[in-house]
Amino acid sequence: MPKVGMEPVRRKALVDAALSVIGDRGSLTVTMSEIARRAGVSPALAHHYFGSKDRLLIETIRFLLRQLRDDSVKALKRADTPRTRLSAIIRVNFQADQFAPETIAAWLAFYAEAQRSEETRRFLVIYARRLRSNLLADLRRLCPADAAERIAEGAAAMIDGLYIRQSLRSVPVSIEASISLTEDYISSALAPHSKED
Amino acid sequence: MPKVGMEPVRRKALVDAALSVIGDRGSLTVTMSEIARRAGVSPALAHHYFGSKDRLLIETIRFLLRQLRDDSVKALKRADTPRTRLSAIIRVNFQADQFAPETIAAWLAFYAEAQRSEETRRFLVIYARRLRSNLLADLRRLCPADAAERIAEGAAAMIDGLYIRQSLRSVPVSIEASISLTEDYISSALAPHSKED
DNA sequence: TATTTTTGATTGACTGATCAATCAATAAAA
DNA sequence: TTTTATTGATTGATCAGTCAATCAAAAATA
Repeated sequence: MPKVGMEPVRRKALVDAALSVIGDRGSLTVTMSEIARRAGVSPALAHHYFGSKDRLLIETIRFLLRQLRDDSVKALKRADTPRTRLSAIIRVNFQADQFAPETIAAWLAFYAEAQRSEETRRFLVIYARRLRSNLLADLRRLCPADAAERIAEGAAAMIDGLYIRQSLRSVPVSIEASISLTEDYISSALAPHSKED
Repeated sequence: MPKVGMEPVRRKALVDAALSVIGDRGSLTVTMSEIARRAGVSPALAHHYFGSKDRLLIETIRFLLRQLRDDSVKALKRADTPRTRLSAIIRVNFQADQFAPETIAAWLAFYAEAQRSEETRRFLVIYARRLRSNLLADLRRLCPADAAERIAEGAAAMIDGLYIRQSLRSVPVSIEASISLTEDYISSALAPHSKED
């Protein structure tokens, strides 16, 4: 079994497993054993590659963030006008895999963790800033700067809020409903600034 | 020291201590010892009165919820028109003690816990429904039913989102800014339905 | 009133379980 | 033979939860 070049394979498997266990459990209080078991290796190997549980968790959130960023970049490439770009940003945040219960549970767990871990908080702040600045860039072309800032704050908050509310599973707002609520918010906030009518 | 009638005093002290420790730590992974220490009693006594850590935690979230409900009732008593009642609901959710970092951290921790604990989730669902139905009751008097539902969803999500974002402490949106973002959302969503201009 | 009994409050010491982390050992490539 | 991958066994720490014992107020009794 021992073949050379296993490191990247194991790292990936362990991060995937961590995400999956965290998603199932809805909490970061998961054991290394459980993660390792799901990745099909021994707990000792997980320590060997990541050094500590904390490091593995940090790598996991990093992965989550990178994925969202890549999706955003991809979606923005396909949109050209400011307004369609705004729609693209919204859609990415609510796309199916982001909206899966396990993914939401994982994000939520990391938000909670951010209260304790400076590093985790830094990552979430990066996410928040990125969302904000993505929105802002296009809003600025559609309305005055101060209005753009406000609308960006509001839209970002609404996106996060819809996301969180989804985690309760009752009072379920569908993906489409979430998208359309956010779209409508932006449209009506933009309305007073639109050139015609 | 042993005097009769200590039970309610101790229960209150322990719930307060739990809230405070959870707020500081920003997590539910706090020890009974720590809670008991802050309440000035032994860990054994905490178990004596609450039976288990889970029960103490459940009572703690209950307390948080009851407080928010009482504040809401009080605020709504002082408002009479639908529009001022909406403003009152918004203000309650962003009032200073609700917006304190420890309180936000505690709410967040309970949201995460709700992924695992059915009972915790039930309480949070109650909160979500209450916010929604409070908003809905007054919105219905200002616009058609279907619009009211949408606006209530949107406003509730925005409130929750602003709340969550506050927990990151960077990208800080002040209390006043949060209130005014929510107010503006409702106003502009209501605009097309207003009787005159 | 004085004395005894009961009961609630409280704790220190302990147990059992869980878990992160370590390490020495093994096995298979290179 | 050296290096890389891998694990079983173990350790040490942390905690929730238990329990028997203590102490003092309250209630009952004399």
